[in-house]
Amino acid sequence: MVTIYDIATKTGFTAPTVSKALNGTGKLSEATRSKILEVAGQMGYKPSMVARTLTTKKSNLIGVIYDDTKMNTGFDHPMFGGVLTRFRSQMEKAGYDIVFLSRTFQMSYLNHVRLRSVDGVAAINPDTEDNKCIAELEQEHIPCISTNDYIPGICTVVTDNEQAGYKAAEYLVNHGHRRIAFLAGPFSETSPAAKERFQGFKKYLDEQGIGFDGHLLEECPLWNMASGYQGFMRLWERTEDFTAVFAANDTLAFGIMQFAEERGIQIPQRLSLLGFDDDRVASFCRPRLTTFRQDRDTIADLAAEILLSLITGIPAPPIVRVPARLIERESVRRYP
Amino acid sequence: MVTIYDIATKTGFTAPTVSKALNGTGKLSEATRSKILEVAGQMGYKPSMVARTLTTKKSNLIGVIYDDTKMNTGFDHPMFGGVLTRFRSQMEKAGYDIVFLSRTFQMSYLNHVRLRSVDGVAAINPDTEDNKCIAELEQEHIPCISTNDYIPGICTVVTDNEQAGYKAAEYLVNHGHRRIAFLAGPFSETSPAAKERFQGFKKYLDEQGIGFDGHLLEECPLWNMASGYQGFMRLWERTEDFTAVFAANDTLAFGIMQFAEERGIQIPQRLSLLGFDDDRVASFCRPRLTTFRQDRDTIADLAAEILLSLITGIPAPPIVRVPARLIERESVRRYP
DNA sequence: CTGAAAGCGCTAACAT
DNA sequence: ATGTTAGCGCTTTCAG
Repeated sequence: MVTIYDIATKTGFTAPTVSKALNGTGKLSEATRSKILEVAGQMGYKPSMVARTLTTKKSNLIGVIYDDTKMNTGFDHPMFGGVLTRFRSQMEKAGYDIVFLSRTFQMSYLNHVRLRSVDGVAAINPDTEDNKCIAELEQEHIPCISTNDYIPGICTVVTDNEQAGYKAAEYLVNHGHRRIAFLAGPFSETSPAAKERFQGFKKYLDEQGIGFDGHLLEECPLWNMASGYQGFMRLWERTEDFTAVFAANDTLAFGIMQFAEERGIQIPQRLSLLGFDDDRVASFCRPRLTTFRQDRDTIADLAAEILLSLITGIPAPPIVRVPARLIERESVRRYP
Repeated sequence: MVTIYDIATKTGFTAPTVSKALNGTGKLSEATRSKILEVAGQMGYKPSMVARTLTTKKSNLIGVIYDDTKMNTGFDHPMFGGVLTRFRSQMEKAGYDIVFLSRTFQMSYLNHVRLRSVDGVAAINPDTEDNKCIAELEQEHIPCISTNDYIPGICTVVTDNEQAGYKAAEYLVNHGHRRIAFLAGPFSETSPAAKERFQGFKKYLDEQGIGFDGHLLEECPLWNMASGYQGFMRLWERTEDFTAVFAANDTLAFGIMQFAEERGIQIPQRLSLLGFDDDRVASFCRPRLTTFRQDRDTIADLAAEILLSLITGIPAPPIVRVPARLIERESVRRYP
């Protein structure tokens, strides 16, 4: 491995001078600078971030928390996989590398952050139980952002779920539906997607004087298809008195579709279905699923931008909301 | 930040002694060891990997090359997203962290590896053009493995594509098909999935005396749906004289399905379709797609295991093949 | 069993 | 404009 000392002895200058030439810092004559650069080049010098980090306390490393144990879909997740892809690319443009944070060996995220001297942390898709460990980071003044969960003191960049829920109800009502069920994911304070989507949904119904019948709400304990299937079964066996159902995400909606197919419930003739996420599957299933697309790129861009600001000491707003977009396909019927 | 020196002064021992106690190395009396550990605990000591790496030259960091510009699906990739998920988890169990390697700022992978003092590299889903940059790593004796592309000198853990192609032909022939088309992805020496699947496919046909009519082969320049759509259109407009088509992956198969739907070609009544990858979509599209599932977990497990061996100096075989499994669904018709 | 000395590669602060 | 000195936090080697 060739170090700045090797360059120093070869050029006759000293290590700090070489360092300055390489980094473009300090004042050096053009002659020495170019000479050092040239020799560095031909010796195949590569800087060591490790050594630099040890002295500067800056690693240019971003820790990413991504632990999808909820859906068991790993990186192949319609929403978070997309956010991560874009977030990574933005951070790399800014000169940062991504390292995954984990909690193996009873290690906390904070330990991991310290171990690797990480400059900032992005919680892309944390486990619900991770939230305390993430809050701990904030308390230790590690720059953090979240792209899903609400964590005290940490800026969250997230879809405007309430607005989307509102628009969902509006869309269904405009299509002539009045009795609309809501199949929720787990209601959680920290991961409030399901709850907020429901609140916006109910809000519109209330505003219109239609109201929401509590019997038409069913909560699924997990965000997966089996949970959607079973949740909808409970709902359907309790009451069939509705013409449409808004599923809190597409995966739950696929569970509904499976149930509907088995029971011979026609979608959208008998039952209209509205999803959330624009999973890749949504445009392939039959009928094609009408759904909301979360703006993954914008969420990732904002998360990256804010995290970068936090690292330079600029404070962040507690929450940034990004609108979702309705993707109309074939699963909602229009009544005259 | 609390360092071993802080612990040293507090306990009255010296830094090396503290180091030994913390790491369990060297010989220390039980008394001093437990005292040091206790103080370290109550002071909230966290080791610095950066400092340790500087002296030991071991970072416990694995560089991952993942640059899906071919399918533009990022981490949400049916095959590679799954491999990465599992690979990460295996490496973490072994005490390694994952950092993504990139080539921004004209930086080569080698530069990046040196910059971060990475212990080993896994090319999960490289760009085709990356291969030279990866070969360079091998030449510099950086432990490397690949889970897709063949790179000179680097161990590749990959699906046994030829065997799968062979089984595909066998399956279709056993279902009464004789005129079978092959819709290929890009034929490439370094990323040989398409080619090997075709070779195995043709091999079975030849062995059975059925043979393969060259007119029934069409190559798609990209692994995406639009490319599959167009490739199949070229094929279909040249000849309709076949009852089944084997698509080199599911994404191409979805392009075929779209074309078939637009032209009113019934699948599987008029045209049987066999895919590859078991994309999540495959079980949701209509008809459900019969396809091969690559064994993502096994590939990731072997890749992790071999990379770990390489790091400890144990040489690796040039190639490890993992069988794929046929998933029977509804897209292949049986003829009497 | 424990300590002293040295070094990993780099940069910051100060001196010349 | 360049050099000197020192230190980041840890481990290794060798001495005691």
